[in-house]
Amino acid sequence: MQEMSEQEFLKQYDSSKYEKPSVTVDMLVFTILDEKNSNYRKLDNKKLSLLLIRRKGHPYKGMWALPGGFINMDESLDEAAKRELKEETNINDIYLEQLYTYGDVDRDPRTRVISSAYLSLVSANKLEIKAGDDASDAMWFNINYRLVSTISDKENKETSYLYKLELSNNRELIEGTIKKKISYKKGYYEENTTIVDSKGIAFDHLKVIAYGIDRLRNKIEYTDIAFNLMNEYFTLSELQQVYEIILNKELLKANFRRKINHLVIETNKYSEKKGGYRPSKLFKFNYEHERKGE
Amino acid sequence: MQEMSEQEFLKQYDSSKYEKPSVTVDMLVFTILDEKNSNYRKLDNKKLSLLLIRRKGHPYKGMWALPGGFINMDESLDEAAKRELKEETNINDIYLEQLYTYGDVDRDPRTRVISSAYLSLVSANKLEIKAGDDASDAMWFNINYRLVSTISDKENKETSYLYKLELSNNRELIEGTIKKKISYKKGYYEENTTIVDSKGIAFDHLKVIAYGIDRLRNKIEYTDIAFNLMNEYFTLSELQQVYEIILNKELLKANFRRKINHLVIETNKYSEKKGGYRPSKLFKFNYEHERKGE
DNA sequence: ATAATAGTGTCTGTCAGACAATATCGT
DNA sequence: ACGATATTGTCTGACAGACACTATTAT
Repeated sequence: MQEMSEQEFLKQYDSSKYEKPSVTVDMLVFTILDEKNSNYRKLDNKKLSLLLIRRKGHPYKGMWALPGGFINMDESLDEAAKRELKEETNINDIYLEQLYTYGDVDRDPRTRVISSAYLSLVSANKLEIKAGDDASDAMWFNINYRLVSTISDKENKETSYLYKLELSNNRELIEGTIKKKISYKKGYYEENTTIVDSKGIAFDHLKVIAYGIDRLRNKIEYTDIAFNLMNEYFTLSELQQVYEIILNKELLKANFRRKINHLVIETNKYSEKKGGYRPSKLFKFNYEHERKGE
Repeated sequence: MQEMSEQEFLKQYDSSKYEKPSVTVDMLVFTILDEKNSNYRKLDNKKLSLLLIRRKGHPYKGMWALPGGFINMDESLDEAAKRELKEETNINDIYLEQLYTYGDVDRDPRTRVISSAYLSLVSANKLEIKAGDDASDAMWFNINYRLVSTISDKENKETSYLYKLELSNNRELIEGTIKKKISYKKGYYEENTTIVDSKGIAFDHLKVIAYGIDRLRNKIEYTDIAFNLMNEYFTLSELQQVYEIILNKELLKANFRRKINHLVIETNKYSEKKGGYRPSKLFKFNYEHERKGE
């Protein structure tokens, strides 16, 4: 029997013989929203916010889900993510990063669905959709995500962490709990995240959102990722607030300024005067900062 | 018109209406192999090694590729990775971590293929396959991966890094170059990796391998991932060698010992005497070390 | 004795956390 | 003056890099 050439092989290859899963992308779009403060002296409160869409059809009808959808055959995963983002937020050029691909068998009741989650960061001034008005199915949710308990089981070389995630805005409150278990039981490191309870959140998106926040918290410490959430000009206090709400802890001003000093460039502009206090200098992101580890 | 219930919806849902991509998993299996040293005094040389399979059929016939394959409809991505690993290496319980999902349109000439890459670490003593003998299509390749040049283009807010990857063993040498470009041109951080040239490596696997080594280098600095490459008992010099070959640089003994001190437990065992030098204590991994950031 | 590895001590600079002090604004 | 934020200085302890020194072994 004659061997096939590669061209012949490709010509006769028929992928439709095999059953295939569907592939989707899910978008985690974060931004920082301001909450005006009534006290004329005090600064605005910033909130870390996530975009969710209310599901119009089955399954999980009426629940909130990450924006996303099926990929087309003629676009890459990244392109699909960009397209979805454009469709949902009408924004073209923003920070986008692949997070993780979820592939559990039963994660979608319709059919087998593999989903790649993407993390996207937008500065509030780029936002055209002011999600939250009556007609819209898209809304921004404030995020409250925190570790609530730790369970150590030395016998089984296991430690579990319970995290609570609350997503809320003027008219909605949805929440859930996830358990992250790490174990050396089998002689090697193993990680496993499960949804303990989830109210109002479709699919396994609670898990996806939690992972996205984890990644954001992690990366803000050692990359310049936070600047994607800032306007072109910003005060150091604004920057610090962004770090604080993402890390969910207060930072000391002097230390913070030292730490991010190499990431910013001082300008001769000043912030608009708002209250009875010293006006602050505006800074820009320093694109040319030395990046470590390369 | 009456609205459907979720059950009715699911019953009538037919996913076969849509065209779907194929989904595969690709495995990066790393281990540390010893190279006996002829000098009776000197220690063995350790090599970071990667498992590759020679492709028997089209496409890329005869070239080397990562082990992997199509996922089944009744198994999760992780389960598919474990199954492939078992099939290729006959090892069940080892460290496994999802790396990244590759979704370019043309990455496989047969059809549209999305592939999730997994990183796996094995200690050499668990290996049953001694890949490398004549008949086998699986072989271990020594890794030499290094940054060869940096090009800064301040005008365009771009920096490119050229990396060279060489994979070799007794009878094979394959190699390639990749370019990692990071850019702030559009106002936000963007990363892009392209294959400059690739000799003997199938698909986009050169890129996948490079990313896997990057991740390994990164994670070894702040996790205990390296211990998956060690036997149960090891000397601190062995451990240091593993760090050195992964990081591709020499470390100072005293500093290294300080750094990993909390990750190991001293035993009262000693290494087998090998040459004309002081015998070394054996250590075990400390499962209960405090992990930071949680 | 020698050549190699095993293991320890310590100086230095950097950097993060804590805290104190001063500056500047609108009311 | 007051109450808020803006900005800078400095003490401290932890830690990483560099280097020097001692200990132990088979030949």
